[in-house]
Parts: sequence; C-alpha cells; structure tokens
Amino acid sequence: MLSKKTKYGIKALTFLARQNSRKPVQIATISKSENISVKFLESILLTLKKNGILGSKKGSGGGYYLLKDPKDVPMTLVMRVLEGPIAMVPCVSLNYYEKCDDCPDEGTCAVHRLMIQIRDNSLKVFRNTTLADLAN
Amino acid sequence: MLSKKTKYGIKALTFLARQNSRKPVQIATISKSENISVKFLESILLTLKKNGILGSKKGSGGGYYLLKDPKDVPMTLVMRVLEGPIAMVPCVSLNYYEKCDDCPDEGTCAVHRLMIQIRDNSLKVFRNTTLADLAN
DNA sequence: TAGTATCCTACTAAATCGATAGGATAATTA
DNA sequence: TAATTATCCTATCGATTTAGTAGGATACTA
Repeated sequence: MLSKKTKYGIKALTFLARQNSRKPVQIATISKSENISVKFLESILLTLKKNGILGSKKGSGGGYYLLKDPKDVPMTLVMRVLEGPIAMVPCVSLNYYEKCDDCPDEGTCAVHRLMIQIRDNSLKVFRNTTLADLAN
Repeated sequence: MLSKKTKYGIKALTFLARQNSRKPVQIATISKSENISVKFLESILLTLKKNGILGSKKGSGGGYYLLKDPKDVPMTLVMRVLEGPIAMVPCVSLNYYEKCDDCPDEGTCAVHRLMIQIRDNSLKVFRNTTLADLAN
C-alpha cells in the first residue's frame, strides 16, 4: 500500500507544478485544495524541502515552491524521498541493498527473481514520469 | 515492502514445486530448508490451503502439497492471497476497487494516473510468471 | 490406542502510520 | 520596532499492522 504521506506529497507537488507562477504557496492553500490535514501536510512539505525538491520562504507572503522545473523532477526521486526504496525487498534494491539473512543464495531464490522484475518495471515507470507529466 | 508472510509463502510454494513427487511435505521440513519459524509458516500454509492453492493431509505421513501443476499457478493468485491487492491504492485496484474520499476527480488525480501504470506493469509480471517459472 | 501432524483461536511485543500539539524561528508589514 | 504571518521543529499519541508464540482440538495412521 502507498502511504498517505506519499499520496499527499505527490498531490501537493502536482498542485505546485500546476501553478502558473513560481511564487510561494502557503500550506493552508494546498491543504484546502487537496483535502489534506494542515499539520500532516506541513511535515510532508518539510521533508520535501529537506530533500531538495521544494524551497520555502517564511513570513507573510511565504510558503513553498518548486526548486526545479517540473519536467526535471523524476518520480523516482519523489518516491524515494517519501516512500523509501522502490524495491519491495532490500535484496533487490539498487540504492538500499541489503542481504536477506534467511536466504543462503540469491541466485536460486524465487522471491529475489520475481521481485527484480517488479523493481525493473516500476523503475521504468517512475524514471519515465516527471512531475510535469502528472501535472498535465 | 513485501511482508514476510508473502516472502515465506512464495519460498514454501517454490520448495513444494521443486519436489519430485507430489507427496505431502511436513511443515517442519519446509521450515528447516527455508529457515522459517515453524509456527509462522504453519499459519501461512493454512491460508494457502484455505484459498485453494495447497492441499493437506493430517497425521503420520501427512503434510502439505500443491493442488495444481506449478505452471498453472500464476503469481497474481499467490500475491492476492498472501499480500492482498496488487494495486498500491484502492482507487486503481481491479479486484478491490474503492473510491478515495479525499479525491474529487480520478481523471485529474496525479496519484491515480501514476499508480495505474505501476499496477499495469506489476500485473503483467505477476500474470506472466507461474510457480513453475520460479521453481526453474 | 498411541503417535503424528495439521487445524484453530487467542494473545503479544514491537514497529509503523496518520496524525495532533505547541512552541521556536524567521520574514514581512505597519 | 512591534505585530503579524508562516514555516520550522520536537514530542506525543491512538490505532493498526506485523511477525510471531502458545496451547489445545482434530483427524489420520500404524
């Protein structure tokens, strides 16, 4: 299951990408438009900021804004920041590889073989999709 | 993340598929070979049985066995039984569709659009992979 | 009828999820 | 400079899920 954090994060980013200008947008504005709890959204936007996807400005007229052009924000980045590794098991993860302690041989492991295919296909989708594609 | 339940379930099924005969195999045997807690495995095999994938026999010489030829067991079935819906959000699920209460229009929803692609690709993999493929 | 192995229910510790609370900090405006 | 605004940050919390464990009931075999 996709976490609400990721779901809301993607919605918020798309909302920002659909904006005409790149002026800061307040949390409250996004929250209202996308039906997301203000406080929860706040924490999500904060992690997006900490990971270099969003910029922010404090005070009156402040808010969050995209740091890059939507077409330069691949969904691989967004997914990794919000949801974590794209792979369903650590032993097939490109960026967070970890050996399974119960599995003596990855070469003969059925789960490993199956999940590599899933990872490759998901990766293809996320790599080929940018924020611009989602914003339409 | 793939749950251990699903991971162990796939491993157990593959173990059974690799067996020469279709004679019942005891939980303890699979447990030892695949490094899975006996009790946890027990509950997994039970749900696989309840969902028509495995058969069982009680008493001495008993155990679990595949009900169908491995090549007739698609991974879609296994995944749905063990892990649940293949889609990452209910609003793109084929078998367990549910409308998001926060989302006014699926047509313009970025998450919806993205997750349909992921679902389609995962579905393709799971449909085209049978237990026989994993057992080699 | 003793032994074996599945069947079934209930319980639990730990982790994660989806928030919420409340104050600190920084920028703007009057 | 003082008030206002809006992000920043830490901490907490209830509910749910996960990954098991315990222990007895049932059914089959020898």
